[in-house]
Amino acid sequence: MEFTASPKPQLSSRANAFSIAALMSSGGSKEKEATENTIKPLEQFVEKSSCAQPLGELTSLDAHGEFGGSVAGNSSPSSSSLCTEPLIPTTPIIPSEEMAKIACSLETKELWDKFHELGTEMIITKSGRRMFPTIRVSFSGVDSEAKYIVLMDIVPVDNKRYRYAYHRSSWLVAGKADPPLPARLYVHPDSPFTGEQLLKQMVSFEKVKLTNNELDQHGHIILNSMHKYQPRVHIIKKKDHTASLLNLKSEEFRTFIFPETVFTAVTAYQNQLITKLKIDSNPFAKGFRDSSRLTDIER
Amino acid sequence: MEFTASPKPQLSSRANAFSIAALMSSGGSKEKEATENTIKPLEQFVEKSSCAQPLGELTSLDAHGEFGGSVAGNSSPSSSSLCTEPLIPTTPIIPSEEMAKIACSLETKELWDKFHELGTEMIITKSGRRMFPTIRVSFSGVDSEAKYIVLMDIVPVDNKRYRYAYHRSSWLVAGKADPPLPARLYVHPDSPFTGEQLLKQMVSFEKVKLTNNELDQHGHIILNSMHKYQPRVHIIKKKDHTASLLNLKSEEFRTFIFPETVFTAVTAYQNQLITKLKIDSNPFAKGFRDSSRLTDIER
DNA sequence: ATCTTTACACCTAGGTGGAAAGTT
DNA sequence: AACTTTCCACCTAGGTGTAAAGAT
Repeated sequence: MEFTASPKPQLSSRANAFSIAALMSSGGSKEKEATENTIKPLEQFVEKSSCAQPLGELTSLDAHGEFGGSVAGNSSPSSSSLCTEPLIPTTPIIPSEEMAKIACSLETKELWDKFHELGTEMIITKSGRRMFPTIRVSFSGVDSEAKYIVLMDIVPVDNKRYRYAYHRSSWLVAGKADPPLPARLYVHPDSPFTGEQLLKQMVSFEKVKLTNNELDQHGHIILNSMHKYQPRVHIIKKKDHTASLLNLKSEEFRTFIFPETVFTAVTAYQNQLITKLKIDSNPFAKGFRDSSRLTDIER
Repeated sequence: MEFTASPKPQLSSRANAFSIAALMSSGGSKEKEATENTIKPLEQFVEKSSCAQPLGELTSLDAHGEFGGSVAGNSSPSSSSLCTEPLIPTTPIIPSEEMAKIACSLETKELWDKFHELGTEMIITKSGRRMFPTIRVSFSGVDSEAKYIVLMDIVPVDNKRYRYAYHRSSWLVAGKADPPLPARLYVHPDSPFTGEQLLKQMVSFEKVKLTNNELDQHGHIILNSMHKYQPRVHIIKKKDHTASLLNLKSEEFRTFIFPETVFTAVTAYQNQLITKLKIDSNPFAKGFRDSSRLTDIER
């Protein structure tokens, strides 16, 4: 007589996010290895929004890796990383005067920096694993009366596959990247936001999950293990009521990246220092903390 | 070095629901005891949408209790209670042809019926307590292309205060109702819904919380203990982008009630049979189940 | 050899009614 | 006497890394 199941599925914002993401799924690149998926409007825009300033590691084959590594905010003195210069589009898109005012800062920069120094790793599993640290951003310069969609995706940093050399505790290039996977967009479940909301409160992507399951049906972001990735945050201004992600041409958007959030996807942690930092900073991993490191006061 | 706190508060749909609810708060009645709160547009509409068919218990003083008890769906043969006839407005509001097509059914009718037979009680606490059973509804007849706001409120059934006579296991009238409390609307956090979403999936109000704290700052629904209440579900069609709950006149709405969801608010359960049914049917109360009632198979 | 998967103990986070103490 | 409040053990639900087993 326990009542938990129900004849109709629960209507959740997750379901909405998933259905949009599923609709928008497309090949991760436009190379010859591109999958059979059709390129949809937003995906086209997102692809074009990558930065024209190449990293040293870039190859001409790499459709995804055209990121600027020198994004503003790396040396921000405050507790958050301010990213006022988003990706410069390959096909230049000049943001409107209004959208150009928008700035986006990373709220958890100190923690990301600690991981970045060691070489951030993120676990990916078949059922999906959360990111830690979480991407948390706040916006300024938005129109408090307007409505915005905030979303995130994760794109390859280069065209390489890596392996970890335990004996020297460092990452080595292990060859060319595996074929790209269906690119998925994670639309923040609280979207659309009013500008007023965005000015008051930060946006947390804590619920986004990463998977290595190419056939994932949950809308999780699909990644290749042992590859390097860059998360990106996008904001789109809704110009009118009918405008959706499916006819993005009628809307304006901007893309922000935070280089300190680059990570390598793994199915098991490689660098023991990363494991230790995760255990010490993620509340859910408290059970693995070394109690011998307790201070006298804590003891 | 544990990272859970953050400089800016998390932007959650709860916060949104609360701010709207707070804005809409108003006196629970228009009697002389009415609070200092101003009557806002939606609240006016909602008040007017009560049913013109009086219950036997009604008094002329009772601005809230004008409900029809004979709502369609009580004798529904299916697993859910179909409520095609919502409250008849005191000031008649003829729904548009389009809105008139909308039907709303209660998904958890069997369980509600079990409680209703015994006399449903709901715990209210200072910090807020969930309802059990949960109000879960599904809609039909909505326009799949339109957008809708779905919300719920809880109104007094009569102008009485009750007490429970333990020696005869029944409720007695204990006098006139206490002064009405600020009426709050619980806007479903996934609002606005597309009609398509509403046709596919049910809407669950599992997160709504009830409190007896008149000064509650969390947006919970405030009730008087030992009073009888009727939950209501409202659906509003968004006519245009700018239309919000604050200028409801430009929108259309309908109200649905399910008489089997009437309950008495209590700070501790009165009827032991209600306690037993809660323990047996609410998964969170599993710890109180009598293991002596296990069957041979379960044992 | 080098990854990947699975079951698991150990957490966080928070929803239950009970029992005892508090209030009016 | 008739409620109300507080703290608690016991749950659900689900996020951690581990270790052993599995896969290629």
